[in-house]
Amino acid sequence: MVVESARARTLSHVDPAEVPLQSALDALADPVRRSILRDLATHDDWTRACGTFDLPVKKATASHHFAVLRSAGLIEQRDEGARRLNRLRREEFDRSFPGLLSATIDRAD
Amino acid sequence: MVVESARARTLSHVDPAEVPLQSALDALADPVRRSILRDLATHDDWTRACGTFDLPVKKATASHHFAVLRSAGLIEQRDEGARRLNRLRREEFDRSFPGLLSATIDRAD
DNA sequence: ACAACTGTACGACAAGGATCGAACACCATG
DNA sequence: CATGGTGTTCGATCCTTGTCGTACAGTTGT
Repeated sequence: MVVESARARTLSHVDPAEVPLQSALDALADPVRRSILRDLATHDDWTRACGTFDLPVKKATASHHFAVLRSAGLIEQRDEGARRLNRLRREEFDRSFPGLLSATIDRAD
Repeated sequence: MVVESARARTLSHVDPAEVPLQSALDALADPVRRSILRDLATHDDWTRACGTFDLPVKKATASHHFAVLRSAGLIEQRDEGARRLNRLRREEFDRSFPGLLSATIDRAD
């Protein structure tokens, strides 16, 4: 029988339709988080674990940023062994905030 | 000879093309400032003085928000007597950040 | 069992920014 | 000129949040 691991059970994902605009903007207003999103936008889904991003912060801080992005409905995460894989929720997020993601990451800072 | 008033001389406007994305997002990430922008978007240019906005903050704070919006290239201001009139710089801002303004203010919070 | 690796949780710290009161400058009007 | 109205500037305060070290949990491989 296939059972969810205890770790995966802690992963709660929100419906982007329920995310306040304030949360979405707060999530997008950080350069490290935008860097993560741009990275995800240029790679296939589920191919990037949290540790594979080249970020200018320590892992505790990176973990915090991933949590913010998840709670803003911008990314989905899934555990694969010891690693946590990521996916950009482009379609879902675009449905709730048309044009916002593109306007924010399809462009240099 | 027509001379700029001392007060108007303090009014510096930036080129939206020179505004960093970070500044634009920081400006848009505040609910009071979004409220100002939505108000401007639904009124004719130069018809709203700073004091005519119904804001949940004191005037010193409101003044700060107008300054942030101006420095982010989102609004233009012009003095008319004792009052400072405002205009939403929609076209200019859209040229630099396509879709960002609409995605942010064409919607409830 | 043990060690190495990945990621989170928690507490602490510092920086930034939103807020306000008070003082000030400018304008208009009596 | 005096008064009232509009808006800015300056400190001070408070709160949020980005940052990190450390400790911990779960996984993988030896």
